[in-house]
This record gives sequence, structure tokens and C-alpha cells, in this order.
Amino acid sequence: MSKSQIPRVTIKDVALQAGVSKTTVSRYLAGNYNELAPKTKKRIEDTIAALNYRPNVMARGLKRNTSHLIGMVVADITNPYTTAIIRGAEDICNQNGYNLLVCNTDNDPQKESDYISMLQAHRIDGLIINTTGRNNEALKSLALENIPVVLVDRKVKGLDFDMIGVDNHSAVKEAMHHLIDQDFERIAFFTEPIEGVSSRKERSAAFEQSLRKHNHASWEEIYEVDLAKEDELMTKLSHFLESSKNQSKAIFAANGVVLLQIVVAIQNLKLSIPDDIALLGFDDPEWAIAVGTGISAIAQPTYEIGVAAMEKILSKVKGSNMLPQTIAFTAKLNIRGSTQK
Amino acid sequence: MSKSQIPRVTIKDVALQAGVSKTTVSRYLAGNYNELAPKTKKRIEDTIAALNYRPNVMARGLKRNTSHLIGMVVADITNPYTTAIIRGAEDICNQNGYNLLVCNTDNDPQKESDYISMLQAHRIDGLIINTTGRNNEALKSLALENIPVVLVDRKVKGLDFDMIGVDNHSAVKEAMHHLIDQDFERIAFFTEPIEGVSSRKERSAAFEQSLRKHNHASWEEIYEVDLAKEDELMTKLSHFLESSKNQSKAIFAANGVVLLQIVVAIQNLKLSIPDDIALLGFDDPEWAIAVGTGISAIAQPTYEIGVAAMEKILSKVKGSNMLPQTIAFTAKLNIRGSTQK
DNA sequence: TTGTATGCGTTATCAA
DNA sequence: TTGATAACGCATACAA
Repeated sequence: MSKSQIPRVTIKDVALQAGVSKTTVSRYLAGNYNELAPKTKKRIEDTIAALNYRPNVMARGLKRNTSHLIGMVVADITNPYTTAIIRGAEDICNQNGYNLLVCNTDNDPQKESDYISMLQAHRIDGLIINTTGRNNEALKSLALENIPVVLVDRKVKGLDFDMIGVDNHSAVKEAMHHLIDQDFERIAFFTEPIEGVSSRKERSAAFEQSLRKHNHASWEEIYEVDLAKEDELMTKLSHFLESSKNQSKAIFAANGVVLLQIVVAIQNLKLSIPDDIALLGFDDPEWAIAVGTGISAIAQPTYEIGVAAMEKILSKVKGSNMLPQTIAFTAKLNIRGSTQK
Repeated sequence: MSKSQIPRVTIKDVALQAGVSKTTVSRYLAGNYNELAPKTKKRIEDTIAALNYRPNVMARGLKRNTSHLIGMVVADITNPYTTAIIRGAEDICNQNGYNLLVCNTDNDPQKESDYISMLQAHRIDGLIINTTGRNNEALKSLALENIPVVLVDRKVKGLDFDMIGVDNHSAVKEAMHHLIDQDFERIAFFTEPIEGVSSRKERSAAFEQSLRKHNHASWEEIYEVDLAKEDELMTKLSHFLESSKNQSKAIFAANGVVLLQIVVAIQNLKLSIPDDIALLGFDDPEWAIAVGTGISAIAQPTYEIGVAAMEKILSKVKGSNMLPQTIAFTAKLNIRGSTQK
């Protein structure tokens, strides 16, 4: 069970083999070619190739006080919204020679807290986080250590960080306008628990506001569902259906995960979309187009959100001291069969 | 634009504050409490808490020659198959105090090669890879440096690494048995390009074999589709439909990504599942249950695959020298409406 | 039970 | 244009 340690090739080996000092090799690595005799440069170049040498990022980081690691803490890695953002963030990260440390909290504040600690131990240069909203102190401690933090999708009261997301208010308003145009007699809003998650709060608030504006305040039916609890969604869905018998009705799902669960539940109840019930989702997962005659949905520019978050982090890492800003992208409403009578 | 460097608290600060030497603090960190006076231990404990000290993983890694980083290179992070595996791998990783460096290659061998280099520079302790199959030399160089490698889903000829996947042969055979039982007159197999990807090869081979065994060898219709090319899927799908007019027919999609594209294409052609065409998929994405009367699909135990891959890596990191093995999980066929006449 | 000294692989300062 | 040396934060051999 013992593991033989293979010694990796170091700058010392390169120096020795090339017949120069470590300092000279280091100069080559830093790209200071103007301080090198062309002949020396060539010799180092060849030696590095011959030995297949790669600088040790840990040693370099220790000296330079930078890890070239960016932390990314996400609430749910199985959510397509999340992976699209990771993909965008990672592309930019990679292009700049950084690596991404991805941590999945499953929306568990304890896990989130542990991960933030681990990332701190790795001396990450920056953090992109889709937070549970329950670790503000930990996040503040990062800020105190001068590690830039960018929030994605969810902002946190009392934390003055950069924030990248979408304009939830306008998106919901536009979608509600469409639904109200269709003259549904009832519209319900299904969301995961709102407490602590700003995007959910914004979306539900915009929902209420739209109804009030159109004098439908009596419909303010917001169902908060904890998807971890087996039957909760079905119970609340049934409640809505019972209470709206013989009325034309629509459901607004507050994100892609809820949307999927509702589609499945409607399927199980043998109901038809949109004849029995219309449906519209925030988030436009790829499969939305394939269910029935298509599910109407609000598409976020997820890849671009990831790109923007990483660009913001890297600019801070590289020394920008711009004041924190909130960047809201515009979402796009795709109307499909699920909301057309 | 200049960034003031906040000095992080180090072991030296703790030692000073606690009135002991760095060595003593180090002993505390290593958990060698039996070498410490209870009083000293307490004092160090308190100081660490007071200063909010966290050991620098880079410095520790430099000394101990271990980064506590595991690399994970995946071909497509937006594929639910991939994220489920990441989730499993990450859970185990985290439980063991390691962190996961996730890299998404988008199936691009060049990107893959670059990522392997970067991971090497970070001195990862192990690598889990869902490889494009075109960077065997780079993978071998990892092995030479004694960095354990575990392949997921795709094995590579000439590389004697551990491999975690599913029993493709049995899974396809069972699914084909079901399809043949339904007496379709034609069955076509749609897959992404097979070359270099072992799982695709195994699945298509099992498809052919099943047909031959049932004396349907004449049907050996395997369509390879490069999804990056806009119209390729639709062209090949049309070809199959043209050639099978007035025959009852089914399509076997070789993975979840292809399955989704086919569902969308069928939708665009205004065809009905299963009346016009039956459909069965390898991979059982969450939405499969929600399309039409449900899409029949082969479910892989993806989370468990991720868990197994990480457990294998960590056991090697910790010194196991077991010979490389291939672990094949059993997939499960879920029959739904899409293949029932 | 505790401390001193050295080195991990790299960069930075200074001198030549 | 090049090199010797110290230092980054930590762990460890050895000494006390």
C-alpha cells in the first residue's frame, strides 16, 4: 500500500540541465526575454520542452500570494441554469489562465459554510457564489481578506458585492401581461421557499404587482413549495385545482426546477396543457420546447451571466477598484403552446 | 487600480500570539495532541479561533507534495449525465477534505489537452476524466508522474487505467429485446460520432448484434450525427423516415443529448410519438417522463458512478496499488408510452 | 513537552 | 546579461 514518490521536475532541474541559474530560468518563465541572451533563451526553451517541465503553481502561488484559483459555489449543480453559467464562467476563466474550483451546496447552508472555508484555505483569488443567503458572515470575512466576491442570481441584504442577474421585474411583468391578455380566470405562482433568496422575492413581488395593476389582486395566489418534501407540490397543486374548478387557469413556475416538477405532476393527474391548465416557466430549459406543444418560458442569457460574473471577478483580481454594481440582463419571453388557448 | 495586499494570518502569527513556537502550533494542526500540554493546546486553540486562522493549503502542499485537489475533466457539463456524476464525485471528495477542479472541454481535444496541462501545473493528486479519446499521450504523462487516473464512461485503448461505467451491452440488449417484442418493422440507431468513444462503440455494436441475433440483420441502420452541424440530424432523420414509409418504426437514441434533439426534430415534423414513430433513449433525463406519454429510456446510476470514480481515485491517492479494474454498473430500462403501440 | 533549523519550488532583491 | 540569496507558509528531523 505504499506509494513511491516520483520526484517531479523542478526549475532547478531545468537550470542544471541548461547550464544556467534558477533565476535565469525564472526570467524566461516570466517572459522577460529582453533580459535574456537569445542563445540562453533558446537553450532554456529546449530544456523545458525536453524535460516536459511545468512550473509548480503552488510554489508560485506561495511566493506571489495568488493561487490562480477562482471559487464557484453553486446551490444546485443539476439545474441547467447553473451549468450554463458554469460553462460561461469557466470559458473566460480558462482563457485567462485561471482554474475553477466548483462546489455544489445542494442549497445547504452548512455545506456552503464548509466550502467557503475550504476555498479560503486554498487561497482562492476570487469567489462567484449563488448563495443560500445564510452565510453572510463567512462572505464578509472573505471581503475582509480582500478576496473579491460576485453574487449570481441572488443578492444579499447588507452585503455590498457585485451582483449579476436578470431583470426579474420586467421579465415577470411581460409574462404576466401575456397571461392576462389570454383572459385566464385564475393565475397561480409556484415557487421554492422565498425567504432569503432575492430572485424569488423579486419574481413573486412582480407577480403580485402585475395582478394588482390589472385589478386582479384577489388572485394573489403564491404557493411556496419545498421540493425536498415528497408530496408538498402535489398537495398545493391539488389545492389550487380544487379551488378553481370550472375556471380557466394558468400556473407561473418561478424557476426551471419547479417547472419540471409541475409538468410531471400535471402528467400524473392526466390533465392536459393548456386545455385543462396553462403553464409558463421562468427559465427555459432545452426540453421546454418538446413538452406538448411547447411550454412558454422566460429564457435567461445564462452563458452570458457566467461570462459577466467571471469578467467582473477577474477585473477585480487584477486590481480594479470599481464600486460594486448590479448588472441585470434582459430575459426573453418565448411564447409557445402551453399558454395559447 | 492598485490592490492593497492584506496580509493573511499565518502560523507565525498564531505562534507569536500564543507564546509558543511555530512547531508547536504545527503539532496542534496535525492533531498530535498527545505531544502537547493540555494548557498549551487550549491556548493555541483559542488563538486560532481569535485570529480566525486557516492553514495555507498551498504552503502545506508544497511541503507535503500534495495539493488536495482532484481534477475532473468532462466532455459536456451541460449534459445532465455529467452533472449527476459531478455531484456524486464532489460529495465524496468533500467528505474527504479534498476539492474538485472541474474542467469542461466541450468535446474539444485541444481544450482537453490544455486543461490537463493546467491541472498538472496545479499538482492535482488525481484525475477523473470523461475523455475525448484524443489525448492519450497527455494521460500517459500523468501516469508517469504517478498521478492516478480514473476514466468515466469512456475507456481508451492502450491506457491501462481504472474505468467506471455501465454495462452497455446488457442494457442495449434488454432494450432491443423490448423493441423487437413490439414487432417494429424498422429500428434505427442514432448516435454521435462513434470513432474514439468506447461507450458509443459498445452501444452500437450491441445494437447490431441484437438485430443479427433476431435475424433482422438487414436493418442495421446506424446513423452517426455530428450535432454541431446544424442540419445533419434532420437530414439523416428524414432519410430514415423516407426509407421506411408505411412501416412501423422505432428510433434508439444513443444518449440523452441525441434523444433531446430527436424529440425536438420529431416535434418540428409534426409527427406523433409513438403512433408515427416510437422512441427509446439511452440515458433517462428527468424530462423524459414528461414528453408525450413518457419516453422509454435506459437510466444509468449516474450519482453512483461519480461516487465510485471518486472513491477509486482517493483510495489510489492514499496509496492503494490495486491493479486497474473496469467497474460496470447495471443500467435500468424504464418502459413508457413512447414504445408501446 | 517544546524549540531550532532546514527545505519544499518559486520569485524578488540585490549585486556583479 | 546573469547569478547568489532570501523569503513565501508550512512540516519535519533533530536537539534539548
